Amino acid sequence: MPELPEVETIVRQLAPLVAGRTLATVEILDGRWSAPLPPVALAKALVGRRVEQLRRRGKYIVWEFDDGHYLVQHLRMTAVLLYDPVPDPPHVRVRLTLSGPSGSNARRLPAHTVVVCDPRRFGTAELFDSAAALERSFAARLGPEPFADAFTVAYLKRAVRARTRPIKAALLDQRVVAGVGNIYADEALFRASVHPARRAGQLSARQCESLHAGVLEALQAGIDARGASIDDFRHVDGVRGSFQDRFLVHRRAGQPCPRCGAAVIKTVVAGRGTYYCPGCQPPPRARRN
DNA sequence: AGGTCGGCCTGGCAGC
DNA sequence: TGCTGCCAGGCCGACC
Repeated sequence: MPELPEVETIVRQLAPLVAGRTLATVEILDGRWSAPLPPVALAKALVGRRVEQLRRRGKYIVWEFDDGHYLVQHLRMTAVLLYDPVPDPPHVRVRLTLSGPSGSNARRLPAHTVVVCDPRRFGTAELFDSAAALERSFAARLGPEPFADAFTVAYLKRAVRARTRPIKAALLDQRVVAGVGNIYADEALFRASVHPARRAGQLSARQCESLHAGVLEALQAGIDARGASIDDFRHVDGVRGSFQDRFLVHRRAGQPCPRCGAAVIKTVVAGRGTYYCPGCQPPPRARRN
């Protein structure tokens, strides 16, 4: 499940490998990837374009091209981006070949390949023809970047104010803060000692501060560990991330809480598998059952 | 309008 | 052993 740290890891690795290179061929083998745009239309728009830069916004990968077009890619659940994979991996949905920097000796430089592998075919891509169109789209669906100045404690308090849904549902809402998914929501709530099912609007000022810090700490720990590879996620060279070995509560049902030793509980909140420590994250109301 | 839920999709695994 | 069926979940659209 690529979330902000996983996408950040991919972009940091891939950006220097593709920046300045030109898309020589674009093969879109799965029509769902570019839908509703037909694969041939997207391929035609991309071939011959030089990659200006690769960057991340939330969980999206943004390919910026020399003609002012932008390809916005989302890995969803299971997609990975591999650079020059050997041998050819399974579930290839898209294959891009990149030639050297445009110039007199471009042909002498070896071509490289970037492939999108996606067993479940949830991954998507969308083409934008201007920076303004791209920003409009992001503004409609994404809140602030967690590490940007706009994501403050005051902002978080305002974003959850008077909301009745569980705080975990709010963290998973990309319009509240961009890039947090199921893993990092659990880890952030544990760090903040906040129960995932607590109503968002019922958090105290102190808890909002802790949660703000918890989100940043969990995401930074994930980036430092180069992402979590529970099953599908891989680096662009096929190597696994290591954050799955450092989870504090996520996917640790029955194992001891690293802080108090109580057994971690698995439950469902906002329709998602959710892990928390009953000792450190007391439920909203004292319940006896 | 805020909140919840089902659909998308398939590999992997529990259970019979 | 082999088969069935269910779960995982980011995001979006349908619905209440």
